Amino acid sequence: MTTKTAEHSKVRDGRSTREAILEAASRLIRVHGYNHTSLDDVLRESGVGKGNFYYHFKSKEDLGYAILDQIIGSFLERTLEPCFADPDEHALAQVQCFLDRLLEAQRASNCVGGCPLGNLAAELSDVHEGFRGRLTSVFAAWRERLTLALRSAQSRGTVDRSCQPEAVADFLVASLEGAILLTKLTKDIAVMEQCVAEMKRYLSLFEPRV
Amino acid sequence: MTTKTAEHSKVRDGRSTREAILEAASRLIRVHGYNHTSLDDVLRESGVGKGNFYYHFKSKEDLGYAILDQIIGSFLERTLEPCFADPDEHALAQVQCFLDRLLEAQRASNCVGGCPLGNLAAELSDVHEGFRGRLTSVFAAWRERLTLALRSAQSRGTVDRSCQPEAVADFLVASLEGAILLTKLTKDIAVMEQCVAEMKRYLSLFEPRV
DNA sequence: TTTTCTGTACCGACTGGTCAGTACACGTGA
DNA sequence: TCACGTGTACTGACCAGTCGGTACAGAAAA
Repeated sequence: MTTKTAEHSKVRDGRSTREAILEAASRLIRVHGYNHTSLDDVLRESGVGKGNFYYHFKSKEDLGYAILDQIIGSFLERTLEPCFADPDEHALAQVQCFLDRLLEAQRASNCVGGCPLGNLAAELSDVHEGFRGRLTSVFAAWRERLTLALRSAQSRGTVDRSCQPEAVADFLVASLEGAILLTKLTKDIAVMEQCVAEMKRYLSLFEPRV
Repeated sequence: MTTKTAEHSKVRDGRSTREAILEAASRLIRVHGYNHTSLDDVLRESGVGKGNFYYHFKSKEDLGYAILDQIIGSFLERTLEPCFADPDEHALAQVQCFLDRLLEAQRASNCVGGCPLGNLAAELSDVHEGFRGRLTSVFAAWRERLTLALRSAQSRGTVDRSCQPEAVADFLVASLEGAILLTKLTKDIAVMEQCVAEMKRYLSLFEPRV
């Protein structure tokens, strides 16, 4: 009874097989981790057969890289960059907008799943050089984006000279990752809220001195 | 007739079988995670047979709890408490001493392994309620210790009124966990150093106003 | 037009290996 | 004798990955 209305397969619920696999896998991996998510689970969730999976992906590792690339792309383009789009906005306001965005994301996820990038970093940094390399690059890009905003604000006098952009950026990234982790652990969004509030207080150190 | 504890068990390189298992397992789990560390690996590393393992532990989960208890005890008694032992020392100095201690631990571990508690929190928070409960307790105790120091300093006037001890404690714990994670990812101790330096700068916000 | 060929998309049984956990025998000391 | 420690062989579930084969579309050949 298979209707042939839709063009031959390649389409499954309106998206490609590859997309169905990626969607199911990234959802499962976010909760169970990379190693503890079995291919069979991904296949069951996505409704894709095993042969078909290996038609689209070389290996489980290949799938892992594809997911990582997808997460990275989405984070950089849809979460990080939009906050820094307007070059005339105050740098500290841009950073605060970004903090609020991540807080909102935690609220939306009901404190489940944590940060996909942080999770993979914790799980694989010491055991998979390939993943570690890619993860290092995203965090470097993230840090770079913050550093850039702070440095240019500094040259315009809207951020104090006492601010060392690289150190502040590192610290903000670390604090955010830690806050998301503690929020996932305690299942209490108040932890994230308090941490974001303290980050804003910390940032107030760098308002230009009068 | 007196006690039936591990004192009876044979001694293996100067320690009990149970201790040998715990030592090997916590070392492996720190790097490979709980789920991805196989019992056979632990047995091979500790030189203990399988029957013997199941004589001393009910299950792999039981071993996990034992390791967790050991990590927790060691952290609270040997890392956290010593920094806050002297009730007359300045609270901010106590916290700084603690930060330096964690920085030194990262240096000593060559940026490998990260924080055992943070790793387990990242891996298991969403999939194992038992582990999550115990991990939540340690982090609560850690936070509590910082809160206490700050609050009593506040009442003595050595920490500013603007400091909200719970929020500051949460933020410090989160920042430390994040800093350790990023250090493990980048394999660069400078990340940890910068983060600790920024934490100290943040703490300077709470020196009493003159 | 009809048939045949070819490449893409797909299926699920199977393989070799690993996992946590069990069964049981052996030795030793009280 | 008998309970405590211990070693080893085993069990069944599960894992990533392979394999033989099917379905079907469009192009080429008839």
